[in-house]
Amino acid sequence: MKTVSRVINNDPTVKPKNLEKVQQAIAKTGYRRNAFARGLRARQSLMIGLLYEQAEGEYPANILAGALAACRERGYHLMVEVVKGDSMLNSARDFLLQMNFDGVILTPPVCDNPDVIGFLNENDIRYVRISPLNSLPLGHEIGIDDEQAGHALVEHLITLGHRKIAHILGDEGHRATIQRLAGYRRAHDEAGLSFPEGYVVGGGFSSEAGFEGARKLLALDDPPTAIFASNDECAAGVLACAQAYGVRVPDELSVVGFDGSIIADLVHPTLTTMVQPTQAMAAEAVRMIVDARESTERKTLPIEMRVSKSTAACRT
Amino acid sequence: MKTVSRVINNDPTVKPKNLEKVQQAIAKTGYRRNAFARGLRARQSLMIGLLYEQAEGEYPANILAGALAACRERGYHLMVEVVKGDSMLNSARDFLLQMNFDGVILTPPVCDNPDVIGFLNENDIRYVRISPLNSLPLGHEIGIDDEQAGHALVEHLITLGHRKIAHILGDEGHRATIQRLAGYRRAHDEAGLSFPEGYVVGGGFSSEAGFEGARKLLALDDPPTAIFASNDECAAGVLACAQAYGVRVPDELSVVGFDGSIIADLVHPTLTTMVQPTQAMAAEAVRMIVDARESTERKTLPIEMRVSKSTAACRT
DNA sequence: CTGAAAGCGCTTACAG
DNA sequence: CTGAAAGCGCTTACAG
Repeated sequence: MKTVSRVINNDPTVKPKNLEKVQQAIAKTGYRRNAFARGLRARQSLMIGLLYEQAEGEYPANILAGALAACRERGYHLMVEVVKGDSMLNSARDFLLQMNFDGVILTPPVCDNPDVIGFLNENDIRYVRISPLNSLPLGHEIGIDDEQAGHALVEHLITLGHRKIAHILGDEGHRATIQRLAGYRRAHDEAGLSFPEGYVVGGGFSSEAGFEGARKLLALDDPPTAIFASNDECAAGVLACAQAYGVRVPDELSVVGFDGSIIADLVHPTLTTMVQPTQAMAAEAVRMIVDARESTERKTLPIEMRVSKSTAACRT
Repeated sequence: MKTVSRVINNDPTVKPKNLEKVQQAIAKTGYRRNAFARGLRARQSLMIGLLYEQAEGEYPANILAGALAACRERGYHLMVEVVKGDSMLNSARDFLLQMNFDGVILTPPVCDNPDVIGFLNENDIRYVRISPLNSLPLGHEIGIDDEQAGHALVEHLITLGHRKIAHILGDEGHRATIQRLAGYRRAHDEAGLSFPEGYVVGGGFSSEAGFEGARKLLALDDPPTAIFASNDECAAGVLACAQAYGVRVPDELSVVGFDGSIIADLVHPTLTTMVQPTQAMAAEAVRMIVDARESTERKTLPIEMRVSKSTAACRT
């Protein structure tokens, strides 16, 4: 009785009686459809590929967790692969041609590799780019509004009475770096505030960059009363520097981070930060692949500020 | 010419001339073997399953990274799945029966679920348990020697002149918790030192537990000069507590963590810690699955102490 | 509404 | 050393 296939695939044209009989037999024998046979014959593989350049760290882990949860709900499976080296494409090609994924999720910086994108377009493989540097005409994209986020953080500091707010930039060339700075600028403009050139210092997304940036800022003749760090790690470096130089946070200096990472709650004082919905982004990517109606979809996910103990009213 | 299969599979009985011809054709057309067809027909699937209960966090991310790197070297692919709920087995069964993995990697606490282990044994699926609570007669196991690690950390503190060393325990019921305590005890015994009952406090693997534990310890009539925290997060909580109570680290209090996690370098002062070879453990698990000669293999990986700024010579 | 046949792209014995 | 056939376990049209 090869009606079994129909039952498994929820074919509505099966007599209720037979349906029940088959379902019972399945339950009894513990039968599970072989994914390889199905993947070979059917159009859909029920598999999604997740491409990283680097799998270590909190960000990739959250992407993974979000994607896994979303796959689970839909009966999809997730295969992860690291692509790197001088040619990301060579590294990815094997993976992509061997499995016929229903779609792949590209995390930064893989999502910005033109070779990989071109290959996916040519081979008509569906993909979602997470937090890409630039928007492209084809393919799905998911991100947050970094400009708005930067604006909100600085606005929070202004509301607390701060007038001397500095910014430590993120890694060069990142869209997030440029946009967060733009938000910083707009918040100043809207409040009718200006800031000296020396208040925006180069840095990066690391605690070392934060330490070094804070060192420069605190050594200024007219030091800031608040620092908007590029991200939470950077902010942790700012805290370490403040402590090393005897500057009390938040009494003498307010600090804000970005990302809402675990470390924001582990440092002392705990950081005010902008929570990125990393897991939600990955879940949304899965949804786009599975449900995709259009061939190109862009989505900006909402962010949320988490106010904690590293920011306080300005006392000077 | 169906010699192609032989070429791909490195069959030595192929004429060099034909071999070359086929290889060139492959290079030219960009042909890749279909993984589903292969998986369906062949004994090996070239796929390894990785089972988590939770995918968020640094530990799972490191497991993933280590496993991916090892898979990559061997042409294997990794499929990740979250199993949870009241019955882990129900959650895992689908996954395990649908794909015929060459083996699965079980992370804590999945590796300690008797139902899952029993199922794997029954269905003759190869598996490796990472840092299991207890050793079992069947299956592969990988871990570290927590007793030795705890011993080494406490010995380090004793060498620095500390005589009043406290310990904040990890989560209850964990083998690591029990063994690290045993190491703490042995180091005291060997040095001819004793410690009051109040020096070993309940806690857990969280920064909250560290804060709370430190609060109790610092409030003692005869407070310790050094604290061995259950792990780095716990140690971060200890640092936060010390700072809150105005106890300077390491001048007045030395603190050691465990794990060698990122946060050890983000807190201030940076933590002396015991580096767990998490990625190496996962890589070793892949190796065991792929190369496995025996059906049961146990391996204990070496650990390494990383001395940093949270420990100093005792000044009292 | 259900069954029998063909075929997805490989590998595995078996002939030659 | 190489080719032709069978079959892995499904799904997809096509008959009935």
